[in-house]
Amino acid sequence: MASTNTKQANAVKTLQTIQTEVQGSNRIALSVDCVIFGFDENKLKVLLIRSDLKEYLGKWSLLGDLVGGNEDIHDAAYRILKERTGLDDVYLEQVHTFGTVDRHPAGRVVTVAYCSLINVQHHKLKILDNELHWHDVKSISELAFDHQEIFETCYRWLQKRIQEHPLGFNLLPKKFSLRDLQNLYEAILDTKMDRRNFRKKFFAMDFLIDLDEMEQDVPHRPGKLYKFNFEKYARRKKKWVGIDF
Amino acid sequence: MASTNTKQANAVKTLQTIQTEVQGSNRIALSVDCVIFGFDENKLKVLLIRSDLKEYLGKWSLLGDLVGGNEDIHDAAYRILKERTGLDDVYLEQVHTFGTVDRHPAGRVVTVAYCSLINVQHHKLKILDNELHWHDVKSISELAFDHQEIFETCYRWLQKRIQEHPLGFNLLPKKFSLRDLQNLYEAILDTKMDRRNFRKKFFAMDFLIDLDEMEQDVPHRPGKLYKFNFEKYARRKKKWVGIDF
DNA sequence: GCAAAAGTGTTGGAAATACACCCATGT
DNA sequence: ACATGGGTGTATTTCCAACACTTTTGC
Repeated sequence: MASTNTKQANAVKTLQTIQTEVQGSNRIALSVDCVIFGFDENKLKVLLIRSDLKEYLGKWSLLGDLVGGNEDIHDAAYRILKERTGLDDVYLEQVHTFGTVDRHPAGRVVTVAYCSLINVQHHKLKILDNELHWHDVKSISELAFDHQEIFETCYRWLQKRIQEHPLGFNLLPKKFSLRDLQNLYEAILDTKMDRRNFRKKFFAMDFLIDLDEMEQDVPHRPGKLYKFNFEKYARRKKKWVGIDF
Repeated sequence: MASTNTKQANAVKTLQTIQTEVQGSNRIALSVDCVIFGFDENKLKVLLIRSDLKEYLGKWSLLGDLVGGNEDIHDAAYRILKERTGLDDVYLEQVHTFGTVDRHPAGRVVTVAYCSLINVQHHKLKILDNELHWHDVKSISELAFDHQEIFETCYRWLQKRIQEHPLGFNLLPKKFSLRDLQNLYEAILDTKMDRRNFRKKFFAMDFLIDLDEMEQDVPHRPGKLYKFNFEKYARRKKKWVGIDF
């Protein structure tokens, strides 16, 4: 019953045939690469390490690792984040899989790109191997491997996604002013927005909880502080269609 | 220089270390599954085959196959389409990668889902192994493996995507009436739309070329036929932000 | 009192929606 | 002649963009 016609692929394969293939020689190394965004000093940042491969000596690269044979790819992304940064409980979402044959000098490696948003104030980096640190997204160029392409794909993804879902709050501290929020959107989208219209839009969305607190130590009139109502968003999320910027 | 601390993963790995890993034992079978949409008799269809695995006997499944060790994943998706349907030169886009550990009974297989849109009139199926044929999307349930989840993800992706980009034309014959186009959108989005407003929207987009031809053999006033200006769309695509339905 | 940013409403234009009538064809 | 869907225009509403002044604080 096993197929002798390769044109028909697994349509006529038995479980046994497939098991042979799955356990056979055409297996592929699979990795996860994380594009980790942070927001600090009103700039959008991305977390990079130095590549120590000869081919890419001195170049910066994303945080990645091979996926274990018995490891969910989503778990692998969490693991990488945890191992490399000490961070836990962060926003993480799959973006795209990159599968060209010669993208890695060590051999065939297909990689799944994940995008992560973390809050730089609440999550100080605990591990600093390979010069792990934050880079301004505006200055990113010539990353190792195909990481430039992966980064750009994830950045565009973020720009689009943040206009449809309120992801941005994952990048802010728990308490923030509307000015902080606007600065974040302006940094990510690389635009300027009208302050009054921006406020209207977010108040209308009704996901902000007024904390009845004020900014401290600002050299001007202090703004009110808010937090994001994650619960309310989660409840509405099912039927969410977009922010409509 | 090779790390003895697994917590630090490839941050401190040399190329040699990585080569060992990449060629080593933790490689994974990688597959591509294609969710192939068609549009026929004013219904959105998806192309399925019978699974012949014992575990899923009688259930329907997506078209998929393992990715070759030396094969680009995108090429693999094209190959599967070509091998199974005889179809070539079709719209194809990656959607999501599914990587839970036990999603396949034959062992660990991570799969990359691709969505394809094909024109049922111009592309008659040339291969019909395993009862390959079109199923109404409304009647899809209990697919084999995790294919139900993959299908639903791709269907939602299509619904969203078609509201941002004019993908739909890939599902229509080269010549179509505005009624055909509206029927397509109504089928995909499962809604009814106002005929006049729908026309206005598409004429305003300015991607339709009036062919100065009419429908034939319709039992009512025949509509004009149009074709989609793929070239013009490709040129504008760079700065495309969405259809705005 | 001055600099700096917070906070607030209104208005005009554009876009989306709702809606009704005449027209061309086949039967 | 009539049934069926094609083709068109307008009034209304809704949403978005533009815009300026007063208030609060630190210095």
